[in-house]
Amino acid sequence: MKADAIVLFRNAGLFSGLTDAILRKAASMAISGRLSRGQILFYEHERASGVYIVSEGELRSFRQDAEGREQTLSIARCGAVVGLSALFSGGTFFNTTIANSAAEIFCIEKHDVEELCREDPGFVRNAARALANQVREFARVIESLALRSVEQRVAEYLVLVAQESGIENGTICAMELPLTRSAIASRVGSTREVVSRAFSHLETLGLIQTKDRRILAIPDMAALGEFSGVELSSSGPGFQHDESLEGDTAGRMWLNGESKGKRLPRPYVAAS
Amino acid sequence: MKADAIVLFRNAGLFSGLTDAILRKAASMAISGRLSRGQILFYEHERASGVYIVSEGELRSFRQDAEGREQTLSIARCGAVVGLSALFSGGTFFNTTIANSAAEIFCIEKHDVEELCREDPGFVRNAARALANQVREFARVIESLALRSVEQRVAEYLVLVAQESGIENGTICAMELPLTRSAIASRVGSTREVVSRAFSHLETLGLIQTKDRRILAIPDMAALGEFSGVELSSSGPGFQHDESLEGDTAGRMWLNGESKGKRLPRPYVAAS
DNA sequence: CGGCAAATTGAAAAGACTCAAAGTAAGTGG
DNA sequence: CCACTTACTTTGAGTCTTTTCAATTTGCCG
Repeated sequence: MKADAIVLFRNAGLFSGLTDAILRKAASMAISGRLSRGQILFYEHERASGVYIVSEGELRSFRQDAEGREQTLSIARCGAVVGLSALFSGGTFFNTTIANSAAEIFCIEKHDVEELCREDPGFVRNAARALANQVREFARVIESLALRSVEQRVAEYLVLVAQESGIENGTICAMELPLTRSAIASRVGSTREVVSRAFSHLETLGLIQTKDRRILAIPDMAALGEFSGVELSSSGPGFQHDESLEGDTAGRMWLNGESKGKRLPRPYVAAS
Repeated sequence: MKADAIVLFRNAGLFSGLTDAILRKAASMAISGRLSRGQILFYEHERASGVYIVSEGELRSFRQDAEGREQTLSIARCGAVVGLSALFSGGTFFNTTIANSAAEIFCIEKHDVEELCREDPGFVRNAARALANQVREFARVIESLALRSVEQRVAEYLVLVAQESGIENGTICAMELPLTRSAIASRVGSTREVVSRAFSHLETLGLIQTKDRRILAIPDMAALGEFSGVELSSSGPGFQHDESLEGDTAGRMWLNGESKGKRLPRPYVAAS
């Protein structure tokens, strides 16, 4: 039983690089549990009693408005942590999370997490990393929602899924969609029908080919990516800072605000 | 010069609760700098060379799409940290940040931050807290963008500003808007004109009264808050978990997923 | 085959964006 | 003090996107 937890934790981001001693300790603290599909792990506003590490299956965190429309914030699979931010900020969950499938999870209760923090700075550091990743991810979502159309967001989502579970065959990439249209809508911030239409339109544009509702092929990933409006990850040529500049002292970094070979219009500045 | 930094750091969330020794050490590492209004501190994708603590003035972090439309992610004022998540995740900034006004800031370089992390677990813990706060805040933004109309988001913004800088007088609350319509638009994810219309409409609804463009009064905060669709903070009666249940062992917390006296429709579940 | 959930499609309406034209406010320099 | 510039705001009209509602259709599973 605890052996399970050790194996899991060894590959979980939250524990990466930590000593076996701590790993074992964490595993001994962990309370294992199962969720059936559709079961809710916790509700928004609830007092956070601990963090959860996903062992099997899939959890989905989301927010819901008064009419019941929902926006999913994140998906957690094997090795991922859920509910971490609540422990470090405010102590109440700020989303509802539900099991997307039957799932197995481990819970580490709040005071045990605190114990781990006290014991091993590396653990806190990993927690910080996990949180930073979430911040980054959320920033992406915010940009998408604010700046892109539904069709673009659907395209973005498809590229994402293709990257993590598609099978490439030359330039073409085949994939199976794990989500229903409704669920996709909840991810990209729209509605069933609009997502459905987005699929149709993407197909008429030749950017995707749907076999079945759940099976589709992307003839040209680059094209779809470009359509989605997402800048291709990890920067093209001549983008990043000159590394050699790094490491010298003093306030150099903000002496030259404007330069930089960018073609973007200048940003707003708040009035005095 | 370094004295400045100590005074600032003592009240900054990133250093709260830390020993004077660490505080002094951090202050001695800090590089002070000034930004003029409109100057850019760093660009998205740039290699993160350190974190910044705001001493004076206001910084704004945002993302921009290809056409130059921008979405602001956060505002940082005195005592706030900027660029923290980049250090803990990936090492490159994931937004651009600009000075909204003339500003004074302190930079702690990457290797110095690492040094502080190694030296004091409390520092890492504070960093984690700061990141968790940002996660929470971003979740709010995502919900707003996905689930609410522009008018509601404007209302939400007004309530926010009123809470932090409005002056109440009985039930009525007067306030000065620090931002132009364009800047508000960038915050709530819309455009000048639409925000302008939102103000007009809110006024015809009697939810706000504008004196000048920058001065307005909210006759009834509760009404405006309700209009915005944001659940009133910190939960009404009978909402939170029964505290007395907390602290007992075992996997009780996920044995009863469904219960909970909620009136919301049941969430989607991804297909098998 | 019947029943059910998911998906699609059409049509109408609402919401949001864009462009263009005016209006307002504050500051500058004569 | 006034004309003038500049930046910000408002408003109207047209268009496009997105949502919503309703009606089918599809595919699956018992």
